[in-house]
Amino acid sequence: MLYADFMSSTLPPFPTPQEPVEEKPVLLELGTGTDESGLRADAARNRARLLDAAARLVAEHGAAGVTMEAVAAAAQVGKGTVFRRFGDRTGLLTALLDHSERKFQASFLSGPAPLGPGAPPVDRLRAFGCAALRRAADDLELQLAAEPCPDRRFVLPPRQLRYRHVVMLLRQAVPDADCELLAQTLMSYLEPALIFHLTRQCHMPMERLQAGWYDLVARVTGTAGPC
Amino acid sequence: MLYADFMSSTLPPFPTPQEPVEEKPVLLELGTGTDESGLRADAARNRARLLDAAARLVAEHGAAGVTMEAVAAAAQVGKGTVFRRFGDRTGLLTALLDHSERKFQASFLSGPAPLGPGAPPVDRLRAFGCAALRRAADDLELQLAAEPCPDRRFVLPPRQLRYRHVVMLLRQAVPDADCELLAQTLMSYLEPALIFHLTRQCHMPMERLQAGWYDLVARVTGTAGPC
DNA sequence: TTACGATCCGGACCGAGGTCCGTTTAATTT
DNA sequence: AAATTAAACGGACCTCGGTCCGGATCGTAA
Repeated sequence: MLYADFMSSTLPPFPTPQEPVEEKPVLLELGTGTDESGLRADAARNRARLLDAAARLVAEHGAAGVTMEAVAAAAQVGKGTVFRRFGDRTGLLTALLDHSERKFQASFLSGPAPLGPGAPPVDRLRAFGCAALRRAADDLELQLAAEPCPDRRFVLPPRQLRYRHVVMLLRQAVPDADCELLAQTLMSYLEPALIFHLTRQCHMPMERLQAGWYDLVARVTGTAGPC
Repeated sequence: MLYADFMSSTLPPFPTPQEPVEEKPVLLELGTGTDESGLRADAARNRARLLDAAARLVAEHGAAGVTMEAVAAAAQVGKGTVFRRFGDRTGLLTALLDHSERKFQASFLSGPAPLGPGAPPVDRLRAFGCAALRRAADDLELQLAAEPCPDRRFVLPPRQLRYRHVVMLLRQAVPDADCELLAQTLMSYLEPALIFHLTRQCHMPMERLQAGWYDLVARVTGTAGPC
């Protein structure tokens, strides 16, 4: 199934008021070039300036300082341009995370085992969680700020990609289970908001979260335990 | 540990600009009377009118129609009053859900088994999930609209109460596990945003979600399975 | 080089959440 | 009943996300 088919058959029609022009990919598409493909020269230039300005603002004032107007001003660009390019604030923040997300995607899609192909599914699952935890822990603030409203949270390409990956691994590990639901459960453990709560508000060390992931994978897949 | 102690030791200092006056409870406190206790007569009256107006707006225009100004106008009250009373939009929406939430709390704290005390922990856990799923399914829209920003999501009294309940049950069922983390995992399965995605966007029937909960509880507690 | 159409730009504009502070009012004390 | 004070009130005001559309700009074709 093509990506577009999958999305359009899954999503109800979203009435996007001022259709953003790109930012649909975020799905790993090796070899097709950068995000600026198909953009007019000035548009590509402005896009780069905007991302640059946004990153600068994050570095200086944190994610909260990333105001659409501030970004526009810092990039010496009109406000409307920001929205045309990225759709909304969430889109801009997501674009900032896009680079590292793609690296992560590449590593579990085609990187070295055990994260990538080659290892047994349970091992890959364990590795996946660790990598996801690490990724969530770095720039947690940005991830939180980029969290979309509830009704889009589960249908964004990066999430869908991760989800399908986990479903695939689960199908291999526990063929008779409801792998869709189990996958959602596992993914929830890696949710930035939860990581934030556990580490920043409950002061749990990352080692504990990681051990918790191993334990969870073991319980869900029926591995190990006093059997 | 007192509730206030728990919260203040858990939370970083939140700079609440215009301190809301109540809405701290939401924690079941049998016998202390309604929410209007300690409020000045006019304040209590306005609170009631506001909740009434808000409920009317929800019924007429959905949760999206609940504008702070609209509520204020419909209750014939100043806008500032709404914020003074409920803190923010989330607080108002939460207050709308408070009644049913308390009923739910009462049912698992002191209602009849297996949801209430008396049944084995795993049975209580199963019943808890079913009740929570049902509750999330009713007025899903309101629950989504009432979702707080990520850094408060896990520290609100209702959530904490549910969480501690699940932790307690887990400690009885699997004493040697990291019950805090397992509890968070189980709770994530009941998150309104996820329920919304699965039922409304993936069109799963509730029966499947319920079966998924039973299965999840079984796996997490090590119950059943081909042992 | 010119002409043309699609794309992009920019900033005025709007709505909604949230804040501030001078004024009013309910409870309490004398 | 008058005085006092803490609490509540209300709406002007601010910020920020998001929209709109007339005008500028780019790419292209003649």
